[in-house]
Amino acid sequence: MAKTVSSPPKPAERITIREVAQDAGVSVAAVSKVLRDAYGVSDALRAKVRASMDKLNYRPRASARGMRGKTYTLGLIFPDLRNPFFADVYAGVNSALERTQYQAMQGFSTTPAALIEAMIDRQMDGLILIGPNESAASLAATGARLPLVTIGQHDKSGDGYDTVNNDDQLGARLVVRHLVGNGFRNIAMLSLMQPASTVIEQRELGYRLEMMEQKCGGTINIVRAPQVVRDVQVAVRRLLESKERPDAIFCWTDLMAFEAISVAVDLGLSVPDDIAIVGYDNTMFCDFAQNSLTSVDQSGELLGLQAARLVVERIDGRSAADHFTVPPRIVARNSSRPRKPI
Amino acid sequence: MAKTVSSPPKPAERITIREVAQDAGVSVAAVSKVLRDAYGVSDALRAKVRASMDKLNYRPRASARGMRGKTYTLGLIFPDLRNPFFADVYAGVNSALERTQYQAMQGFSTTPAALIEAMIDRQMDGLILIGPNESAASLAATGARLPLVTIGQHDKSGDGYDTVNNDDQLGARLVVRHLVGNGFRNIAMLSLMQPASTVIEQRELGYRLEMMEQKCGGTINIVRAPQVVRDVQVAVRRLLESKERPDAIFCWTDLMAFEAISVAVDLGLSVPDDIAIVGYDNTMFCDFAQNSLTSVDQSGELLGLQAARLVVERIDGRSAADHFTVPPRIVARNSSRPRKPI
DNA sequence: CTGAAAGCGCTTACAG
DNA sequence: CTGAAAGCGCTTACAG
Repeated sequence: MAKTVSSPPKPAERITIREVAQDAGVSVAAVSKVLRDAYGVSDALRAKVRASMDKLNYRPRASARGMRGKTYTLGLIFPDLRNPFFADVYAGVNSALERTQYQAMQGFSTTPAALIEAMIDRQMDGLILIGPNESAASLAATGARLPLVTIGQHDKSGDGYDTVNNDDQLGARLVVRHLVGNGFRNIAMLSLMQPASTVIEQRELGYRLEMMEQKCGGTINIVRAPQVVRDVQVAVRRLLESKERPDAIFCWTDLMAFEAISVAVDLGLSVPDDIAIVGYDNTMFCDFAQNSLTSVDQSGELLGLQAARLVVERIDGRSAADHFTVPPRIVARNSSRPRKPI
Repeated sequence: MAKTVSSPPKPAERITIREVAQDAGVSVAAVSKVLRDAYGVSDALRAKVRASMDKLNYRPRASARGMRGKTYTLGLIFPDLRNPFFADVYAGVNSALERTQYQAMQGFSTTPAALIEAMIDRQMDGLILIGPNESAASLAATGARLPLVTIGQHDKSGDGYDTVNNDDQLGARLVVRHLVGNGFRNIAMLSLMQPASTVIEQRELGYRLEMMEQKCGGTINIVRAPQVVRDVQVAVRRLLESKERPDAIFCWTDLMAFEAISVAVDLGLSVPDDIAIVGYDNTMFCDFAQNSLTSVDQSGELLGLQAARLVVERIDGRSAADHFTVPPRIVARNSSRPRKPI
């Protein structure tokens, strides 16, 4: 390898608004206005400035803009990077932002509170939190500091931030209805062990209510496991080896459902003839024949799209809270098909 | 919903360096130096300033810092969000940055070139590109503008940026050796259809060379498919339905391998008794019993960790290129175990 | 070791 | 509709 010691990259001598102004023969204020599509510039001036910007290949610096105005950057915070569902959400956010000056940047951290601070330090114009663990009060406090939209958080008590949700209660009901319709009655729910999540509340509530309505109240059984491979396996194994083994397990996410299938296969059980499995998120892995997993589609892309729309509205001045709900949809596959009659 | 029209979030009246200076009874320059751990401040002054910063809960604003110095923000660009392998890389980057002031922000776009510009507009201190499609010349041009490290890009001809790589040629060789050792000889490779990737070159080369060395040169067969579910399925189906069906398929990624297993299952074939399958990345899904996929571990976390280390070194002034290579490791599972003797 | 002053590249009232 | 000037919160020479 040649060891040419070149000087480290320079701060890139970029074109500034001043040079554009000079080239166009106008003031810097005029250029700034064109840049922000602000009110009060003539078409002629705008055209002149645009021409100079193109000619000089001008690009505004976000830090400088951030000093007085906006950075045109939105922060995205996911709880888990391994779940492909979040890629759908991100895609939706991006498609909403496509024709705007905004850019979404995603951060990940094991300490979300610190990450929110880091985002604020970097003057994100707005924040989209997916599946936040924070309390409504804590979210309201964040919402008072910058435009905030949550995805997967059902507490709409405050006016300080917007929410976008899948109707989780209905989602759980659809699963129970589907399973009962296919002949399963002893349906266990493998839920998530996590403090204070309104999504968990809603989904468990939907499960309970629908089990009652379907006259399956006697076999209501909720088991909670943390999002950790080992713990999920232990929980599933316990369910599958119990005296009164359930007919079916409704799992928190597709990821957990794949683990459940794995444990069942390891135990020599057949899905769905010995045990039916249903997931949540309808990720692309559900389609693979070795999984063929029935799942609830919560339209991740639509959730992301709406969240981005709402956060931009907030940035533009809306102060009353807005809430958007997406209806869930069950996608039936082999993992829960009716059992072969004996 | 109550429609209390509160004013939109204010720009958050934050504590500035000036107020810290006043509280500590020193100049703003002194505070700035403490902030950057810069040379030339007495312990006494540093302690005073630290105390005031803590007391006032001071946090520096990245935009203001960026105006003159660094933003303490690193850009991460992934080619694909659905592949859980990238979560490992991200985890490695984060763990390298844990005790520093740097924060990694991940962007995703279908137009990587535009995303790089957006990152530069936002004055990222450095960039980590994972699996870039850009040419070495184009990367060198970017490396001249800001500190740059690539992951998964074997062209080390330039001095303008650092590279971190898994030894992909060796990885492919390990797969062929493993399969031949388990009795498979007609081994096809399902590679990626994409213009100009040195990773593809290296992996295909390793496959070819090792097939020759193992006296399997006669059955060398490389099929390329784009990273699209439908195309992968068609390619696999064609392989599995061909007159001279291979014994084994070495797939580009675990994702493609899972699709291959899916097609095999759909065709009523047994893995590995009819067809062995091997993947690449050793993602967590490989462990599930329904996949039980043999795969090459390329230590995503280590790749991310090293990349972060190198980019920070570049930011700190290193100008000679550095290159880091991680040895691959094959993890054998059911999908390629020796066939039952007939 | 410490500090006063200039300036980074924008946006924002404000005056014309 | 247009522009001159102030200022956002830091860092960077430079002087003491």
